[in-house]
Amino acid sequence: MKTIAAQSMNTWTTGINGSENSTASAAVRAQLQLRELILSGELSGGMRIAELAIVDKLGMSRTPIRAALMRLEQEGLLEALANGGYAVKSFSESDIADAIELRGTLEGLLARRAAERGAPAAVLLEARQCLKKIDDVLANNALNDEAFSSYVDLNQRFHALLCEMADSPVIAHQLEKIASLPFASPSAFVVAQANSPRARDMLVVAQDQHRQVIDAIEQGEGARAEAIMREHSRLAQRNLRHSLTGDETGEIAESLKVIKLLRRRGAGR
Amino acid sequence: MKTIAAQSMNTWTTGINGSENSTASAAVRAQLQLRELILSGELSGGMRIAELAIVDKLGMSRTPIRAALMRLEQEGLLEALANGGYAVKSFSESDIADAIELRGTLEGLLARRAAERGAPAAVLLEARQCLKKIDDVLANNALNDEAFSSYVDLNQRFHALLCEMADSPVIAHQLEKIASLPFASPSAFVVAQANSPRARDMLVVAQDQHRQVIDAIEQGEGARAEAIMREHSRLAQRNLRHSLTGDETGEIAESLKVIKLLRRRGAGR
DNA sequence: TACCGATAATTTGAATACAATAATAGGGAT
DNA sequence: ATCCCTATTATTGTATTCAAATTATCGGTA
Repeated sequence: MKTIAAQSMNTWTTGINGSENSTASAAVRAQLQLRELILSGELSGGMRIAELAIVDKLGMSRTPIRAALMRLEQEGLLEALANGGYAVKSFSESDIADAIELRGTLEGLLARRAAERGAPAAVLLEARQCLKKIDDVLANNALNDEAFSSYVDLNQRFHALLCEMADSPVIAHQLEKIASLPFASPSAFVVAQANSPRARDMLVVAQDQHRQVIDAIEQGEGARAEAIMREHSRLAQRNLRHSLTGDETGEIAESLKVIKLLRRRGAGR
Repeated sequence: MKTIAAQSMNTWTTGINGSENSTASAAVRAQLQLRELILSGELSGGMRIAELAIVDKLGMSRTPIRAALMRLEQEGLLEALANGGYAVKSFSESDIADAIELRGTLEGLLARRAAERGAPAAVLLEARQCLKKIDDVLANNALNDEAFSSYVDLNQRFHALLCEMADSPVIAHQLEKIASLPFASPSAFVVAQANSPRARDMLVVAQDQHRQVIDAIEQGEGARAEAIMREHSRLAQRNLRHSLTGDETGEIAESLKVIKLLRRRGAGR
């Protein structure tokens, strides 16, 4: 009877390009387009956002734009200024690392609870099937773009299933909010490595961790499950550093939109 | 130069009664008053909130009320309904337990990081002074209401200092958001025990944990610091159960406004 | 030239008017 | 009597207008 609105779902993971949302409300469209503008770097870090400028750019009235700005602030992409208005937030490298560690910690908590309290057999089965599909994707020695794309989808799905196993709406909700930061998502830095020869190896390691955590959950080994998920997030950390140093590709992965959010010369901390 | 707006601060912990906020903006006043209405039970769980009804009740236009509703939804006190509008959220006992565990996990993460990377000496000193003040409050064998009130303040301060030690804006921000749920706050269930003869003992135990975690941080014992903070949150869990069963006071602590949010007969999970 | 003050312009916050959509009630037909 | 269709009502989403406050600019003075 009581259904939750679409507002709460992660809007930025759905679809590659946030175009043709002509059906959605103006406020949601504004949110998507603004996020796109931020992630594309058109609205760069520290920049103040004036509502009227956005009105011109997006062609709608201030009301839905104000709503979108408020949402993006809650999301963490904007910060509210003292005397009204917003500014695009920028993140230091350690901010991003912290966000990833945070996600790892929460996923660890979820995994431990799933292990301790037992996960529904149906969800475990689904997770096993998900793992199988990832195996299929990784079967080829050379992965093309579609393979990476499928991996991202399946990875996302696996992490969602993990959430479901713990059966804790409160924790799940918080995790969703954390993972809504574009660089904290489980597969944020997967694509960045698509050109690296060792890219597949990373995914193989990640997949092994996936398998082991399900195993731990089934065995009721809470501490192990938690440790695995924490370690799993370290993989994302490594991918992040890898993307930033660009030691293999020779250049920093500019393909990653997330990079635009990064505050270089991070004297911040 | 760039200062953060007051919007992001925890508005509900400031002051006992959210009255005389005549200086704040209408949106913030609406937020405070609405929260008060929810916590007082006047807007009870599951109830749908119509904007116009609130307009009548609070005597301001829909615009600031919409903003307040949006904020309260993000805060977790309301949920957005599918076809527009909001409903007051209600929480099962396990939801509350989860929120407390979540806070404990995050504070554990903070403590571990503080231990591993070292906390600023100045903050450690402040924490020690804070501990001393709590000792002073607990010096008397019988605690009056003011003593409890001071304890709550100092406790809040201690947890804030812990946050500062870890020096991670991202994690701190998320922790703030979690602790904004009225039952997830570090000292949410302290007051409930004020009438219990064993009330002081609880605080003595908590204070010992405070001392030990600072000790662990100073010694660089990350795992220990983390474990202590997790265990520290179990104390809140016990207080919660204690408040609900009312085994000593003979009745459930109705003084706790938080109780109004509770969904009795929680077939929810 | 640098600094201070006043005025103008820009910008956000709030209120209201308007439009579109969902809920409801009522009437008619089967 | 029940079910379905329609019309009305209520409620949210959007646009616009108004007010207040902050910022920028220009002029004057030390």
